[in-house]
Amino acid sequence: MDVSFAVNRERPGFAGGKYPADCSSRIVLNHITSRWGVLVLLALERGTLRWGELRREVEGISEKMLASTLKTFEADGILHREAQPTVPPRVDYTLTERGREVAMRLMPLMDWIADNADDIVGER
Amino acid sequence: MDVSFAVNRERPGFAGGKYPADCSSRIVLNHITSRWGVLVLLALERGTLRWGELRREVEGISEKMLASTLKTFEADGILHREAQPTVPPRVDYTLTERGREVAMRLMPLMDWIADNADDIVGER
DNA sequence: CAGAATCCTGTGAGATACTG
DNA sequence: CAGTATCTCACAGGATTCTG
Repeated sequence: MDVSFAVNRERPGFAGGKYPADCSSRIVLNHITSRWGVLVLLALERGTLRWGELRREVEGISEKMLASTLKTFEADGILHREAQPTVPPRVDYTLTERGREVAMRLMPLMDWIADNADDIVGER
Repeated sequence: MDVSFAVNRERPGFAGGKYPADCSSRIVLNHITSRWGVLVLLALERGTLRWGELRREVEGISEKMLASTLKTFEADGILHREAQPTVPPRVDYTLTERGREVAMRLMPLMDWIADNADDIVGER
């Protein structure tokens, strides 16, 4: 595990360590860290998925929240929605380049959580 | 092995790409991505802070939510609380090693958000 | 199949006041 | 200074029904 780069690093992001209440960063952060945001992102990171596949993949999500999460990410340019005009309809969701950038930065965190969650919760 | 659904499941995290609804990973994920979790973690990543400093640093957080967020992280072993028995009281909050591991994995994401948030929100 | 429209609820979260 | 203790409520989120 590489620790070297994080120590005493001058952080330019977030205006040098401040977190203004009404900045666009907070908005985007809230989109990504919304209840289902991370899970949807991670599911799509492995490739295109249809609506129904997403519902099954992101266990527990309601249709309403799936729709809402997908819409937010589409508006943010994080994922691309492609509807085929067939009957029955088929809709594919794919991460955009921007979405892949986010997902990529999410994965080290998710892997760490997967590795440590049992310890953390179990301790209690 | 089930070939039909085993497309390219090689991600080790999250038990091979599934996200069980009631797993400890979800719990820890929710703690970290709670409304104020990321911001508190990031504030403490630069070093120990006192209660009052945290309140000012994490702009907009209420006392109730600060207390609640800190308690959750302390119970998770993500931060350490040290109270001096002085008058007036002084309490320091510091990330544990575990907390530093989380914060470290959060920073690439936060830096990306800081760099791209204006584009994302502005587009709309 | 992929949603939209409704209705409803729990609780995350804010405001205020108080205290060791 | 560093917190509790209440009160309150908006809204995120769920359940159900309907449809092109």
